[in-house]
Amino acid sequence: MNIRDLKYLVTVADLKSFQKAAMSCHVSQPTLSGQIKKLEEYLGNKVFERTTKSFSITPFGEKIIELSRPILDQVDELTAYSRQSKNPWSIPLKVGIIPTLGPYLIPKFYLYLKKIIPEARVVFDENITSVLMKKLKNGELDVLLLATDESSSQFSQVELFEEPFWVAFPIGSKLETLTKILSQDVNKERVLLLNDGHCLRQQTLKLCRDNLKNYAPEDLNTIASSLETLINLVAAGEGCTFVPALALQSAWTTDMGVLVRKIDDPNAKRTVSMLFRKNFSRIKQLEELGKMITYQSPNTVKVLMK
Amino acid sequence: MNIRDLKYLVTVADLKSFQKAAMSCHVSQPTLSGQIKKLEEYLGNKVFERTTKSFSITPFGEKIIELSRPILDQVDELTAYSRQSKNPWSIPLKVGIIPTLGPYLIPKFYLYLKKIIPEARVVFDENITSVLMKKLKNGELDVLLLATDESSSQFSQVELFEEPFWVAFPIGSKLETLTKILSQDVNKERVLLLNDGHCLRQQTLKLCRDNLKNYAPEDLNTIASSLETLINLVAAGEGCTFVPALALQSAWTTDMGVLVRKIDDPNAKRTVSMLFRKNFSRIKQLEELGKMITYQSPNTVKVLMK
DNA sequence: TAATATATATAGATATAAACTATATATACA
DNA sequence: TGTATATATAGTTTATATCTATATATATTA
Repeated sequence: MNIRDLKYLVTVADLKSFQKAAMSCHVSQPTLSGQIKKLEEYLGNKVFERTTKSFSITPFGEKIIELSRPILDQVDELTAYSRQSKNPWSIPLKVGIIPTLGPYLIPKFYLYLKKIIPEARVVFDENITSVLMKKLKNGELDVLLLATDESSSQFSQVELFEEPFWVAFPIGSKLETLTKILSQDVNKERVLLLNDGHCLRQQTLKLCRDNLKNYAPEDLNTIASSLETLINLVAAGEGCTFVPALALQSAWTTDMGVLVRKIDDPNAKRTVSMLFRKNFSRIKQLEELGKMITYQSPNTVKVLMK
Repeated sequence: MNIRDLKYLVTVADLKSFQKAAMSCHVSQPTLSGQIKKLEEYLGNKVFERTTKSFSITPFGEKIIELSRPILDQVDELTAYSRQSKNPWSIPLKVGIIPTLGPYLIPKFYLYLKKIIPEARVVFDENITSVLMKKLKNGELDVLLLATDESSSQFSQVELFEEPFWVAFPIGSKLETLTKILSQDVNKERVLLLNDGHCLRQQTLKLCRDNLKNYAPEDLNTIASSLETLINLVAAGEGCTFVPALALQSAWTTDMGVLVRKIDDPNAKRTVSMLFRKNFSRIKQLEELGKMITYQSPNTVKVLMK
C-alpha cells in the first residue's frame, strides 16, 4: 500500500470528483482512477461505487477514508518535523573537551556563538582524551575539542589553532633572570606534571624528554588533576610547569606570586583540533562551531582554520 | 514518501541490522539500504549514522522512527479491516421491497437466511416502486424486490420467480359457481384496486383493461393502501380483487367469508425481480439473497432463478 | 429526441522507481 | 595480517506509475 493512494482516496471523497481530485493531486485523471482501482483490488473491496458519470462512497469506503485521514495527518507531521529539522541546530551538539582547554576556551566562543546563532544549543562534557574518544565512538558525543599530536585514523580531524606553551614559575626562580627562556632552560628546573591521562602531561614529557630521564618514577606521580592545582604547587615553590596560552590568568602574578613567560621555542606549542565520526551527519554544526572558535581566538594563538 | 520505507526504518531500528531487516522485509540488503538512503534524502536529514561495519540512530532518526510506529500500526489496522471486510456480510444489505410482497415474502426466507448465513444482516424498507427506485439510485438502498413488468435499463435486474394471481371474492358471488375462473369472468365483476403507486394496481388494470373502461374515474379512486384493507372491502361485498399467490391467507375464508380461486390464465401472474445498481460492489450478498428467496419459494410460484 | 457537455474507464506508450546480483569497501576480531 | 562481517556501490532487470488519446456512459439542453 502507498500513502499517495490513500491521499487519492481522501481527496476524491473531499472533492467529490475524480477529475478535481486528480488536478488537486497533480496527476492525470486516468492515473488517479487506475491507482484507486489498484488499491481497491489490494483491499479486496470497492471504496467507490462508480457510474461513468459520478460515484458514491461505499460503507467500506467510508471506513477506509476515516482510517486514512489520521494516517495522512501523521505523515504530514513527520514531514513537517523533517523540514524544521533541516536547521542543523534543532538538535543540540554534544561537545567533548579536555580539562586543560574547556575552562579557558568555552567562555571565549560560547556567548559569541549564541549571539550569532541564537538557536544554537551546545552541551559540554569535560574529560580526558581517552574517555572522550570512547564517548565519541559510541555516539554519546558528537565532536571533541582536543590537543592531539598525531592525527586520528578512525575519526575525521580538523585543526583549529595552535596554542603556544608558556612557563609558570615562582618569583625568585632562576628563570626570572633570563631575558629569553628556551626549552632547555626549563629542563634545568623541576617540572610539575598533571595526572596521567591528561594530554598536557604527555606533551610536557615530550618537550622535557632529556630532563625527566633524571627523575625517579615517584616524582612523576603527581596529585594535580587540574591546571589550577598545578599553579598552586608552583606558587608553593615546588617547581615550574608548562601552561598553554589560553589558560594564562593575570591573577596568578598579582595574587599568587607566580610569573609566566612565553617559551622561545617553535615546538613549545600544541595544536587544538576538532574530531568527529567520519560519517557524522550534522557537519554544518561543526563548521559553525569551528568558525566561532577560530574567530574568537586571541592573538596569542595561531589560527589554522577560517 | 512510502509506507514500505517507514517499515524499513523501523525494522532496522528494531533488529539493529540492515541485513537482518532486509531479510525480515523480504528484500535484498542493497535494496533496503538504497531505499533508506533515498528516504533520508527526501527527509533532508540522516536517520542512521553508518560505518561500513555498523550504525547508530541519530536523534533525528529516533524521532522519525517514533513518529513512524503509530503510522505503521494504523496502516496495519486499515489492512486488517479490509481483510475482515472481504466477508460480504460485514456490511448490512439494505433491501427495498414493495408492500404487496414484503409481509408475505420476508417471513419465508429471512429466518432461513439467518440460519444458513448467521452473520447476514438485512435491513428492509417497505415502500412503493417509485420511492424505492429513487432510494436505490441515490444509494439509500442496495437492492429492490419488485414486481415490475418491463425490465429496467438503468439498473441490473435478475428475475427470481413468477407469482400467479388469484381472485378473492365474497361468498355468494357469481364467481363461486364457476369451476374454472378465467380473466374475462373476473372482468364481469366489480374489481377493487389498491391506491395509485402500487404496482399491483397497474397489473390489475392491465388484465382488466376492457372491463375497467366502463368505470367512472371516481370508482378508480380507492382508499385501499394495503391488501388487508382490500380483502376487508371484498368481505364487505364491495367487489372482487386480484391477489398475488404469496399473499393468500387461509383465515380469509374461515374468519371473513372471502373465497379465493386461482385464475385459469397464464398471463395472470407477475414476475418478482431483484434490482440493483449496475456497479454495485457486493454482488455476493445479492447472489446469496436471491438463492435463499428462490429456495424458499412455495410450489404456488414458478421459480426462475436457482 | 437528438446534440452537447461532463465524468469516469480503457488502451498503449513512456518514464520512473524498486528490485535483483555481483562486487567493493571498511571494520572488527582472531 | 588474514578472515569474517556488515554496509555501500554499480549495473541490469522488472515492476510500477505516469502520460496522452480515446472510449463509454450519463446528464443536460435545445
